[in-house]
Amino acid sequence: MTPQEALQYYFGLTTFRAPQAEIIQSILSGSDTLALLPTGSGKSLCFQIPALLLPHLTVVISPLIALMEDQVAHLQERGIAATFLSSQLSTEEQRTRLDEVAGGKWKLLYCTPERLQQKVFQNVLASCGISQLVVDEAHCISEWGHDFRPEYRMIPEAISFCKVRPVVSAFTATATKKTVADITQSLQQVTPRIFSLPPIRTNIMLNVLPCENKTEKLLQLMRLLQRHGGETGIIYVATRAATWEVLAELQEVLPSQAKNMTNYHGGMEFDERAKKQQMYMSGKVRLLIATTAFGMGIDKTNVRFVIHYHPPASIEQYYQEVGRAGRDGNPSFAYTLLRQKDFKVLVQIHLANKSGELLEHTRWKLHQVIRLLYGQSCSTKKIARYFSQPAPTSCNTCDRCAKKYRQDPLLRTLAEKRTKEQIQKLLKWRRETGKTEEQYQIATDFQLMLLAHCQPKTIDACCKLPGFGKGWCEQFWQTIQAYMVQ
DNA sequence: CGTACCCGATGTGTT
Repeated sequence: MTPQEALQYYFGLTTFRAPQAEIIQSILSGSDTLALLPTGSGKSLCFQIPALLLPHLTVVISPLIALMEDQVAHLQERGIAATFLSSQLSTEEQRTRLDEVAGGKWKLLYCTPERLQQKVFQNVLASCGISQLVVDEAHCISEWGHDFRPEYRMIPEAISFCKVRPVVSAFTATATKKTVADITQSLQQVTPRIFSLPPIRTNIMLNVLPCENKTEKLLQLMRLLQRHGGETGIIYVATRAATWEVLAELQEVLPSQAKNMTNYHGGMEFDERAKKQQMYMSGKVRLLIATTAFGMGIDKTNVRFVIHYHPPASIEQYYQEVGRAGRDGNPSFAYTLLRQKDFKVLVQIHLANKSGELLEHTRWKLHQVIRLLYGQSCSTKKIARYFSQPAPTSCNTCDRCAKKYRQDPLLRTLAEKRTKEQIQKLLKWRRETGKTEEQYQIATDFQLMLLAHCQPKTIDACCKLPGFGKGWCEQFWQTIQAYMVQ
């Protein structure tokens, strides 16, 4: 059977979308392959078709139990021999499935990186032979493997029993050059062939709305929800507690919408999470207030807006969450409600209890997103540059560039307010220091970065923050001084 | 102040 015939026979499709055919060819030829494709571009097909054509088993490493169940159910519907192993199954069921794997009943086996570390499991895999090892959502290696889920960085060791090195294919969406290097290195991929589609989405309008205080923030949120009344959206918040707080506030001020909204976070029971996700997918609930726990594997086409009630901790996180809107290609909106105080929580969550290189890198990522959100230059270009993509020739989809926003009363007020504030600050700066506009831009950029970390007034206050060593603060302080005194 | 899996100890309701 050829890839083309398998596509027709199992999936009822006639043609591949770019670059699916090339990726499948690369895997079948035995090359280590890396695919960087956005969700909804049919990335699963790229390893599922080779799985059907290769002689032995394909093992797919997946980060979430829910994701495995979902994918396996879809494959079984099409009559494909796929199954999974997870702690949700009874020990008897796990035993049965392992025996079936050893007996060659299945072509695809989904499991988690943790299970791959089990000796019993490794022995079964060694006995039946692996044709292909796939790491789905491979950005998890970089995102979680360094501290949260260390098993993600132990995959090559776990399959070292394979005499013939199997094809290792990794799949992910938005990733920086550094992330790609980290993934290929952790998987010990030998000169992998890399295929990618541009991550920039042209149907999502990016907005940043500065807020002075909590009251103003809730007011802005209400206005946004009224403007998007009846549409489907997600509100991302930083903590579990905030999902309850924002839900309660909204249900109080918008009682007519109360039954259309609910919250979601990782601390909820497995069944409750599944139930809430199902309610959202079916449209029974149109608004979800969630932590970062919500989103992976979600492919809902009609999400019209994503609101960041608290700012995200990295550009990757920002763009992945934003990208959950507008999958149907229709115009969609992203809003970030920005208050400097909110970064205090982010620092606490992401920088505390980290050290060394990991701390440095996490801090760097936080700085990048602060520069993106506060900066005055085009957001789309900044994001493209961050992902090492060619800058788009023109942008009409971010609030720094789009002219159509000037006709939008709500956004215009906010944009004018920001500009007015900027101009006033600039004038004051010039009056007091006699410096140029360019120096002002550089200085404010650094000041914003500093201020965003809990507004420390002095270097001593800065040093007291978790994750900020004295050496770093001093160096940082000198950098600012250098620009200011110049 | 977030993100997940897995396992084994403890508890609950059934026959």
